Amino acid sequence: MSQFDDTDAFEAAVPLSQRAMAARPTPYLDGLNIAQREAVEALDGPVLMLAGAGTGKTRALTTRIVHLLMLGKARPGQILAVTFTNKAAREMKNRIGRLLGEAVEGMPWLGTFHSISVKILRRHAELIGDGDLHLKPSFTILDTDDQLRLMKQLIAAENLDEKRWPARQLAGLIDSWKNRCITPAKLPKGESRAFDGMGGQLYAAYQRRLLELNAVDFGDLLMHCVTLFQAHPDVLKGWQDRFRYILVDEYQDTNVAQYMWLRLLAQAHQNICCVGDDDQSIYGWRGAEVGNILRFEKDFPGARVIRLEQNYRSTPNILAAASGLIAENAGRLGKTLWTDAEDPGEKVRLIGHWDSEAEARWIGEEIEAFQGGHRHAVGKVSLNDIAILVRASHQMRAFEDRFMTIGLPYRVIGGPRFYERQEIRDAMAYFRLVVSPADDLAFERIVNTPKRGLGDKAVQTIQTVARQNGVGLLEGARIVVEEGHLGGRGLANLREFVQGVGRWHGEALDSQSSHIELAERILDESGYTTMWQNEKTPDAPGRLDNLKELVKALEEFENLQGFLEHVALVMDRDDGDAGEEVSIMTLHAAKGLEFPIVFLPGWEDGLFPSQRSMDESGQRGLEEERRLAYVGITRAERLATISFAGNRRLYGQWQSSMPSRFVDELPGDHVEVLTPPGLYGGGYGAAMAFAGANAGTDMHDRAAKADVYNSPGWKRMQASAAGRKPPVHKVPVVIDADPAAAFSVGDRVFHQKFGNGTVMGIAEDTVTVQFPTGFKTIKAAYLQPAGSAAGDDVPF
DNA sequence: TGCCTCATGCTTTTT
DNA sequence: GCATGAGGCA
Repeated sequence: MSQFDDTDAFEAAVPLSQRAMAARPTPYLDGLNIAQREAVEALDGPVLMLAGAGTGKTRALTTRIVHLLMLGKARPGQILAVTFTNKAAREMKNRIGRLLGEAVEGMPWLGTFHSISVKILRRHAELIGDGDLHLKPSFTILDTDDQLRLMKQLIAAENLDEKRWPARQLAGLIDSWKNRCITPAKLPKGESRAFDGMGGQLYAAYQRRLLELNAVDFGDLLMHCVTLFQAHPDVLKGWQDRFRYILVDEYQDTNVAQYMWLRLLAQAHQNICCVGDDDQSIYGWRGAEVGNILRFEKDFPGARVIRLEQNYRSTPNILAAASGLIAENAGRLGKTLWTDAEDPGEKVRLIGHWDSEAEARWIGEEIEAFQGGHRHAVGKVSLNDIAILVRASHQMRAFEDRFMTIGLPYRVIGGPRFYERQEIRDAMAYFRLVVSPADDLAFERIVNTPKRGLGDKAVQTIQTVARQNGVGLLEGARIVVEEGHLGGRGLANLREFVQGVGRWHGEALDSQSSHIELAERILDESGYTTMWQNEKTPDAPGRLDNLKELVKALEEFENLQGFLEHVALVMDRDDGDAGEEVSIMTLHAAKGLEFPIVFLPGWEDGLFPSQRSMDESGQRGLEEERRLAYVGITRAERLATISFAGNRRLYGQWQSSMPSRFVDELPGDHVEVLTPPGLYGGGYGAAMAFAGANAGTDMHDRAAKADVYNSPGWKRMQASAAGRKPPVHKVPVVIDADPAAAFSVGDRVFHQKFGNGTVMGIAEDTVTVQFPTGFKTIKAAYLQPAGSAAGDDVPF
């Protein structure tokens, strides 16, 4: 296809003056396919770009920005481009830079929803608040730790039992309200009664407390922006005028708050281009609304919908397998991915294993074979080309253990992010307290870190004194020291601490001195560095390294204040890509990435699709899990291997499981069923799931493995191979059941706290029970039979 | 105050 | 199987 194929559309869309300008060469349009080019050139009015996996959406998006700039439709500062991750934002910036050549004046409004919201909020902070309490532009952004600490205090203040009403749960509740942009005042009666009737009250108290602390949490960033826009039309107008063009990446992941944020900004000129893929919406549990993308055409009448369906990533077999699977979902916008690749590539491979250890062992061996170049069609591959994508992070351990044993280099992607690490948060709390001495949360975090002999009692004294004098905690501590409210060692240490903070604060105000040296000195003089140096745990050296890295990160900022304002949102994980390593990560973390070779282990009902998703969200949950499977398969460029295990160690106990229902939904024509090794002499590979049919049998007992060919799991696997669909047994299987546990699946039971429920699964001495309030796994000893027991054995 | 022991309860986690 | 939190004791 030549780039001139749709010249007519191009000319029609562009006014004369700009066409003259556009007479300059536009090499960046070269090589786009028709759909991409359409998406790039439909500049005005609402556009929904439905971009399937691997269809070049980032390319289209960045080229569109470049096109806007080159046609003179907007200056860099007039384009608002939002992403969800810093990584995505960075990548877009880089690509725009490359397309434009080096002469790019940065795009100040290309960033995450959150970072852009911070920028906006800092300019109008004083308009946020209620009554005489309002934010100041220097507000801090709380991390989850601070949030939780705050909520615990509030729960305690209401005399609620923290065990029954955990702060985590309240945090989740408040977060879900903020995701939907529901302020305490707008909270519906029914919902405010959540959390023992205190939900609404605690929410209001929390928001008040945040204002007092001049702080916001992540959810506030969006919600405050929206309420700001709604309450101050003049402010909104200003931003609407500034942002002449709006682009949104991963639109399927937006929540209600983000949706409102976008609508408010776009409603005047409607120049909004949203890019997304409803089939890759996997963050519903975090408040993302697939409905946003499904509704786009209604929200923005006259919207152009452009589908990017040509896939440049995967082989036809991989695409067909993924498409076949996702076709089981209802309510899709519908896309048909295609590729012009002629070689169908290898079929998606499917293999069942005896247990999760065998699965890890087999995958390890496969990877070694790839390394040796013994693997037919895919040829020799680098370890960097290989990824293992798991549903839940606890699956990773089996691979880590195995790869450690055989000396296969790997890296785990994900895990705690840099700024979420304890030592980084502690250090940041020191910096925060030094920059703003009234930051009570920071004070609480570090007043006794390192240990200064200041326990609960001492902190309480300080709090009381501070409250009596109407000052912050640091100031309160100063009074405590002066008036000697504390005794002994603690007092001397507190004096030193207070004086230290005062001294550092003075230096921070002195613009002459280096903030980097100051940071080092704070960590040094406070004894924080020494604390880790004295720590003998194996991760202590790593933490010291992280601290060094943190100090290094300060170089990019002019002072501590500037650093703190940005760092909470921008600090990335430090995935050093050192050498050749297999990547292990969750399916969620894999979105947006691609690898020539992908392993998808753990396709077992209950794990994937996850039982909890299905319990909590039913059909919707199941469909989201299926999209996750789709995301997983479509990460693969050349070879995808799906596997499942009949037995898996979960929470230290062996549980048996059935192959995932998704396995049977794969189109048989594009799947090759592999025979596990070791199907000889009593066989280990295919004894899917049925050792436990006889409760009390040690499933590692050879006898349990013998009859695998007659087991339903094996038959099911055979059936999958033939593309037939046997009935799905969804009963969790009992293995290693403690004879003392006098319950069977289906029994009605009673629990003191949770009331009547139904037994859904049994393992050792614990029983999984479905109560009206949800699923619980409980020690059998705490349960008693209720009413008449069903008495049926586990059916097979 | 802080260390030790015991019980408990678990996905996914862009910011 | 592990990390977290509460309660007991020095």
